[in-house]
Amino acid sequence: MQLSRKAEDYLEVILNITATKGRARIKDIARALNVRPSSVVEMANRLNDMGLVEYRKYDGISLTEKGKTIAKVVKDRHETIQAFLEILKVPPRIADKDACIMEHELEPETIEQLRNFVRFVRSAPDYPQWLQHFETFCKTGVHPCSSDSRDIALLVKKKE
Amino acid sequence: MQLSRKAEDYLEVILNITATKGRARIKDIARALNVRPSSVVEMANRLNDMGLVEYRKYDGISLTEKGKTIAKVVKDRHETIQAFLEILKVPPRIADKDACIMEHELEPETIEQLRNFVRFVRSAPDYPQWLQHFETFCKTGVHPCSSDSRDIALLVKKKE
DNA sequence: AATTATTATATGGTTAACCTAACTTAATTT
DNA sequence: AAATTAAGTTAGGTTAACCATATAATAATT
Repeated sequence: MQLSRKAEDYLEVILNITATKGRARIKDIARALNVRPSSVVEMANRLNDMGLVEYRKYDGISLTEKGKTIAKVVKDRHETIQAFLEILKVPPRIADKDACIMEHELEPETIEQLRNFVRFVRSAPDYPQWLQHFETFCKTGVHPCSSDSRDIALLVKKKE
Repeated sequence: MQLSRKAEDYLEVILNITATKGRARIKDIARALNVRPSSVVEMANRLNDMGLVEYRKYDGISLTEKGKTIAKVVKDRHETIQAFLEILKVPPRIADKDACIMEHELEPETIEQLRNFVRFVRSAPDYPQWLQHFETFCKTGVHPCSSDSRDIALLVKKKE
């Protein structure tokens, strides 16, 4: 059965918190997800019943192996998407926020292509020229390889 | 106030249906969104109260100006995302499906960059070489510009 | 025009998420 | 150790979406 995006959000946050502390406390999860503690408790019980976390009253939450596996998949998707958006010059804050939205329901094929893209750019020997061109295009609206661009270059030359 | 993703889905579907027929019928909307007619009626009432559609009992639904404006924005985002994913070689079916997911909550900056990217690729005079390289990379896992790739090329040459 | 079939609506019920407010347990301070 | 503060829990309530089923209106067929 498919997990809801909210359930995935909780798992991911718990993974992040338990990476530093031993167990995730209700309050920390609540703050991270911008919900009230009572909502966290409710979800904690649900995830516990699903065997994804171990939740002990008054003693916080930890991931089971099953839960950790899922959380890592979600986190990995998040990182892929974020890296991807940053390559496209989306500001990091926004890339992070939007990765939270996209990390849940996209098809594996799509995620795979984003991952390919990130790897492709990273494996280039230098900062790719086409990305420089993309930046120019974002700023000026003109593709450096277009005839428009060459016309402009000619114009500038003439003036000199 | 922000519309829910579901409300946006309904508006977009109604826009698509009314593009061909005069008014959108309950049954058609239900089929398009994979829900029961009673669910459509419920949302129809809600959207009507918000002033986004004109819903007349037993006579289908049409968009108000306000609703049409929103629907067009969503549809435009959808098309941008779909075009974008297809550039990255995500199969059209899947690109369409995932565009439905992404079209709702992404930040304007992100959408804008996707749009820039699509325009960038489209305004290139020829099919961009870097995209050819990306395709190669997807198939082989090797970046054509990498030293690895040159090594391989050398090896092949030697064998001849 | 009457019957049948299709489409639409109303009603009542479910579920996932959330909330507030009251209460309980645990931790900290005096 | 008692009192105070902080954190966690429970209970009860809300909302957006959905559904099934029963009924009503419209359309199509005979």
